[in-house]
Amino acid sequence: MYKLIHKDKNSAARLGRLTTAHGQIDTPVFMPVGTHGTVKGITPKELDDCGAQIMLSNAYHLFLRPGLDIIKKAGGLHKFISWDKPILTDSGGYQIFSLALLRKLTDKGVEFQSHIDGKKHFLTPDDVLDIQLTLGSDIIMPLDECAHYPCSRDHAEVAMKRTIAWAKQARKSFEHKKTGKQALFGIIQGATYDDLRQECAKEIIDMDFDGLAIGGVSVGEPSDLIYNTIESVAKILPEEKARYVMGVGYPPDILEAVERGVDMFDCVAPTRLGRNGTAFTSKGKLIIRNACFQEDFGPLDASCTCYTCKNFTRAYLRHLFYAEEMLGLILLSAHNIYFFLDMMRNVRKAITEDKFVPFKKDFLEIYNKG
RNA sequence: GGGGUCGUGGUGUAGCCUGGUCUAACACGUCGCCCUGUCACGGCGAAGAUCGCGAGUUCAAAUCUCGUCGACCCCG
Repeated sequence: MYKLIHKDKNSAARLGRLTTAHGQIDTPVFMPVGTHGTVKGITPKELDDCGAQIMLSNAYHLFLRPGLDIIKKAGGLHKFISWDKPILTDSGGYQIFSLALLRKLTDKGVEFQSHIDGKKHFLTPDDVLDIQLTLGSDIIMPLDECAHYPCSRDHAEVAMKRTIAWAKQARKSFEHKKTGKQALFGIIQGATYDDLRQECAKEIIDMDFDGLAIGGVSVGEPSDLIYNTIESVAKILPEEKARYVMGVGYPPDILEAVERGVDMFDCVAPTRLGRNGTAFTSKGKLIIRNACFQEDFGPLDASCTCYTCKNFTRAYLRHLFYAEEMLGLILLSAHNIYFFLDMMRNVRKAITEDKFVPFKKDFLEIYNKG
């Protein structure tokens, strides 16, 4: 499903193309997160207009609400949410981690209480695969255990081994159930322990998944640890498979990862920070509520061509946030999504021209200077 | 003219009866920070009041007493 098109001459950055049943995806790609089947604050049309090639959704959340029956009756997730481009679904592995108080893990699967109604559920790696097959997800992520940070070596090892066991199970079942239209990725865990990462990577690579993901990063550790993990794992990944770093990241993180050969990214930052009043701009983060923008009648980002930047001033956006008007959240979220996607367009262009390294340097210089 | 209620950060209030634990609380507002496979229009923090003013009682007063100023209400 992945085709390597071009390798940057001065770094490990790569240009590629993913082919799915719902269309092609140029990589490196940023995938907006739409946990509940919607990228918060953005309509599918707007998402499409600003160049989104694929969106994320979450099997755990959709399984609990509205439930598989409803999505099946609606004709699948794509129809239900009115998005006909590719969808990648996360399994809920991250939810097991973030809603930790509610769960019990065994090698067979995970028992947890619904955060919505308290009802108990038990899901095996097979169940989680089936849920995503039913949703009609283009890229399926298997159940994994995402360790927190800091994490003891013992715990990291247990989580890593469990992730491998679950991956084996999912991979085996997928062999019998696959339709040819849906892809299954493998997830590499191991926290910040390089030997565990290497061991896990080898095992996961051997299972011949359609793509390979590095999970369990950006869970609270310092940036350089994220980069180190990505670098050491990416080095041993096969060239002919797409590489996805789950949950990363802020613009600098994405650029660092691209430079190390990563193709796919997702992060809640553009929408969550947008909703909470922070805009990503070419000059770094901008907190729209700050008093200095009260009479600033310029755009969020003078070099941005998104709808928000072409039509609205910082003073107005600030006003919307203080007045608690929902348009503020929408406009900032939309700008942030556009900013990320536009950055990725520039990343791809730079790789095409073998100019990724200077591109990254220039971008970060302006971004960090503020 | 008589009687009463009330005056506490920018705003609205709590505390007063039963003085000390009030270096004065809460909400909103103001200001700033945080958010990385979203339980998230969320989270954290800071600044800001000599408790209308004056006197008295007391070891100690936002709190009790008297006076005074102001706001409002009732009766004439």
